[in-house]
Amino acid sequence: MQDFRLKVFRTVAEKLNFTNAAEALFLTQPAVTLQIKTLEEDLGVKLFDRAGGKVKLTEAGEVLLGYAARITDLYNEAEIAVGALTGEERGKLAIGASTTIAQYVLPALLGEFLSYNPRVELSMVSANTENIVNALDEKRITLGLIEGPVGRNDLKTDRFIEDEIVAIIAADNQWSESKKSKINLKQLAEMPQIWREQGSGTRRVVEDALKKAKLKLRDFNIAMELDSTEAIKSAVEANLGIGFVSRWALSRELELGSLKIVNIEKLQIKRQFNFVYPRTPQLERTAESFLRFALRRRPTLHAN
Amino acid sequence: MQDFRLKVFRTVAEKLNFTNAAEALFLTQPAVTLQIKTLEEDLGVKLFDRAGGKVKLTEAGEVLLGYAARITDLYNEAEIAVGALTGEERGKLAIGASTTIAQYVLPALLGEFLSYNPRVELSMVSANTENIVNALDEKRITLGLIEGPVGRNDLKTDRFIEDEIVAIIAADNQWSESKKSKINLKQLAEMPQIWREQGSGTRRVVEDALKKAKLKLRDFNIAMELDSTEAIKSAVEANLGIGFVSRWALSRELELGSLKIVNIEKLQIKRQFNFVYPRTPQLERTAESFLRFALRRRPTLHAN
DNA sequence: ATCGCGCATCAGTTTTAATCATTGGACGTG
DNA sequence: CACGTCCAATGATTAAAACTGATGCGCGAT
Repeated sequence: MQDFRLKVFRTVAEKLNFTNAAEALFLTQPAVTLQIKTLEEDLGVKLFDRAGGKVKLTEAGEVLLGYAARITDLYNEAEIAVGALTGEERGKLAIGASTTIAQYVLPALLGEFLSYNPRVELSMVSANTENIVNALDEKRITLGLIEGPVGRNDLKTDRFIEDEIVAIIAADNQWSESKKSKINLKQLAEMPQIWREQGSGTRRVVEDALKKAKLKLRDFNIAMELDSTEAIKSAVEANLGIGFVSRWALSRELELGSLKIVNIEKLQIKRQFNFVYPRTPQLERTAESFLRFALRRRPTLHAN
Repeated sequence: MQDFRLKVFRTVAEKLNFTNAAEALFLTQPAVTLQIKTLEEDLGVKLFDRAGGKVKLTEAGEVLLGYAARITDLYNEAEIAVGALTGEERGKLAIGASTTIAQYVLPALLGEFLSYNPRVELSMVSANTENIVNALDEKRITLGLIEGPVGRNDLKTDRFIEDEIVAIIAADNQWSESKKSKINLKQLAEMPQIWREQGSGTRRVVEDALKKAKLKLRDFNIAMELDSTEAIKSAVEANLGIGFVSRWALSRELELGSLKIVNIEKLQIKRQFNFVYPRTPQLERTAESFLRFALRRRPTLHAN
């Protein structure tokens, strides 16, 4: 529950770039332009100064931003306060999730949910999209959390969070030293690669993105194929090459400074995690309750 | 600038009646039902208890209402804060308004506007709709304020406030004594009438409403025809009959207790006051500034 | 000068939200 | 106990708003 126009405004104010804001909001740039325009017309004031190729907040924009933040806070508080009235849940909750989420996102979230609803018995399995959908069909789980959409309209999907697959190198690697840790595609291809195994979701997304950037996969020097994200991180830390892992898997290492993200020109590998569940009959109380909770909390990736 | 769904919610919470809320919002009842339904679905909680022919707030509804009020306040504060940045206006502002508004609504509003923008030279003329439109065409005024719509699409209209024409009698009239000051149409027709003159907007609206209620105008005993609202009020105070005047014209008398509103079964005479101005070219700065100010303040009729 | 980046604009389509007409349940009345 | 009344819910249809995709256009950089 939120005022969408204010959310758009806040996003643009944060990014100071209409196109990027549009991306973050899963909209096109014209849609954002339009939203801001109507807001400006309603208020009778320009909120952004678009002169000289740079977007910046006007004075009125600054003022509104302050209020927008407070309003958003109130909305969230209201949601939580109203949600808190819904009595504590009890029962079983079985979730199926894809590997990355199951390992790096769900544990904390489930823990928090459990602290509010201690009577819930929960179980989680990790599997790929296909298996999760099967498990839903067979009612072994009541809620799935997968990568990308699922092409069946008897299943409903709710967008959850975004993921980005990034390239990482050891902090003491030669490339880390260079002033700007941005390399181009050719340089990337020359480095020894440490990838997930064929068939994993992450591997597929990486390959797709490289193909889309017109690179030939056979030109890559794949030094190691490993079947877990943790193994890849360890290998990269040992300076054995460059690896591709989910941004969600990196919080500890980035804080510690043992790994470094390498930006690659013209290459951005994003994917979307979605909840899936049967459209009918109604979702089970416990599952619905968790779904709401998760969508409310919606963890966010923090900056580098 | 406001979250419409919250406004709908607040209105229903206040009226505790979907149909009345719809009326107040210029919507149909199904539209209100739908808005509340989506809000309830988003929050996962019922906000109203519709059991037993009565609508009442649920606990969750109560909680949300508190937040909704605070959120609305913030929205208004934001609007004012942002508006305050738009530098003080100077220049001329010529407004044409229909009689009721010119006498009872505009003076206070213009006064307040002037206190914020002391350099504005303002003038007001009162006239009927036709003359106001003419004055706009001839640029003798830049902004009009009339009853009802105007059928010309080179003019833009913004809904301003609602008016109700009510029947009034002296506080010491026999009917005032009766426990419930509600009479039916037949009783109304039997009383001596004190009306505005033929050709006035108020007279027309009253006649239309009575016709719509299937009453023959010739059956009415029109004791006096007077050409001003103040004259009508005086005549009614002198207990000469029952009068019809705008609700806006009554604030002092109701507070004083010299006049009383009589509710008439199956009869409600409402009308809408609208701003009108040329669609192009752009409205003058001063006029636009006042228009925004007025729409923001939008005076409201208080209860009996 | 020309290219590239990024916001604005426009036509066309999809999605959303309103209306109109009707139904159905709860209550009060003869 | 039917019968009328009041009011919210529902379904079909229409109107309006929002979004997309393609394109334009200004500005800064090469």
